[in-house]
Amino acid sequence: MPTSDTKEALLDSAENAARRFGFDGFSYADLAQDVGIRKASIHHHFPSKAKLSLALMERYLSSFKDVCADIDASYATGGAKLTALIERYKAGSDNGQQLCLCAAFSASRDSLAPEVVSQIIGFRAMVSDWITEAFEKGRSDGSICGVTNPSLEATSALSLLEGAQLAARAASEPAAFDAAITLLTMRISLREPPITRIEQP
Amino acid sequence: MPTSDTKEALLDSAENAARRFGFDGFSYADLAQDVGIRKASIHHHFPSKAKLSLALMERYLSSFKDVCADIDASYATGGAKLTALIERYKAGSDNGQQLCLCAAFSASRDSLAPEVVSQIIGFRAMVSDWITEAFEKGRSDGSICGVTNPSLEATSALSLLEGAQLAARAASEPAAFDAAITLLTMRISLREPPITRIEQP
DNA sequence: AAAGCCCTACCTACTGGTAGGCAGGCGTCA
DNA sequence: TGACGCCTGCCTACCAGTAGGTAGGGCTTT
Repeated sequence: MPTSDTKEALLDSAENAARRFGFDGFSYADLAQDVGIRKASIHHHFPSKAKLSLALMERYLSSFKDVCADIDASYATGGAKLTALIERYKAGSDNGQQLCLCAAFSASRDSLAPEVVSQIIGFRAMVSDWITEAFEKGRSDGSICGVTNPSLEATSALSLLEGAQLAARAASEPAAFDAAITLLTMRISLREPPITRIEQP
Repeated sequence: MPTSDTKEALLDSAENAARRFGFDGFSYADLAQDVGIRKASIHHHFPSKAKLSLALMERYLSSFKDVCADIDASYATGGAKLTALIERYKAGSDNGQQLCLCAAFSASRDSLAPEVVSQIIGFRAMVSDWITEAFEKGRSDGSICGVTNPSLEATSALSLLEGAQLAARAASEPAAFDAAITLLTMRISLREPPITRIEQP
């Protein structure tokens, strides 16, 4: 049983709205209508929009860590891990309707509380580190070709993924995401199949 | 003499604000204070915010075409052209304080007038085509290595550039831009120096 | 005279946020 | 068992401030 159904519903609605419209693009009134409570009642759960955005990033970071851990547990090779992450970003793009929360918040950085900005930076660092490991593994197991500097490759890949989401969003065209990342995916060898995928409940 | 000093000043201010805060992040009141006229007077030049954003993208597209033409006139090799464009995107990032207007508008797509969305798509297509040509030239003159599919490379490069701006913006760290694009720049051979750079007035 | 430009004054709708109240569930203590 | 106080969760009503936009007047330039 979650802490509070309403609180979780508010976070869901807010995350959705933030990733679609940006931080300045949604209001408490929108959330209220979406969740089905009155606008003022939101303040009972989140006293300010800054606190809401903070909780949003906290949840997003922790759930993304889970995703990474899940990928690590499900796939063996660096290439398979990276492929799984790319798939995750593609799904997160939701056919060009959304951005990664990190990208959405980065764009409206100057409207955010300083703590949230720190969280964004932390999020990027976490994902970047994870991708670095994937590249290192991919280099040693041969599943990613042409790896010279894993850390740089990771930084570049992360920017590419967010840029690809941006491109897909502009055109409402999921194919734009695929096109942007093709060069990256082509470097991943599919010789070694992933180990059994753990089913999600 | 420009059409109108005030009109141009409004566009300057609006472009700056849009690239810093996004479409939903600035208001007529902000522009009025910045330019030094009253809020209502803006409507004399731009009857609605939608019209303003339209004019903004029009000017941005045309000025970016000029930039591309200027680069074409100033640099010979594909690698030099691409380098110049990258420099342009880096300058446009303004030490992580701004985004390309196209990227900023892409993020807040759902708040925009449909015509503006079309302009964004057109802008991306234009830049993508230009980069494609640069890659083709770079392949034939040997100034960019490893080029297999210029069109795909261009799509990828554009997403990378916008993603790099996003990364630099999140951290207010210009070095993040450089890190993200290093892999791309490393592919550009500097054997052939650019021809004489035409001075801007 | 007309057009261009900017003004004051005002509008409605909405922003995030506050004040205070009320219903119901919980444990505690008589 | 029942009364008490407290907490959670939501409500209505309201606040000051701001959003984009309108109406109409006046000065200046052509």
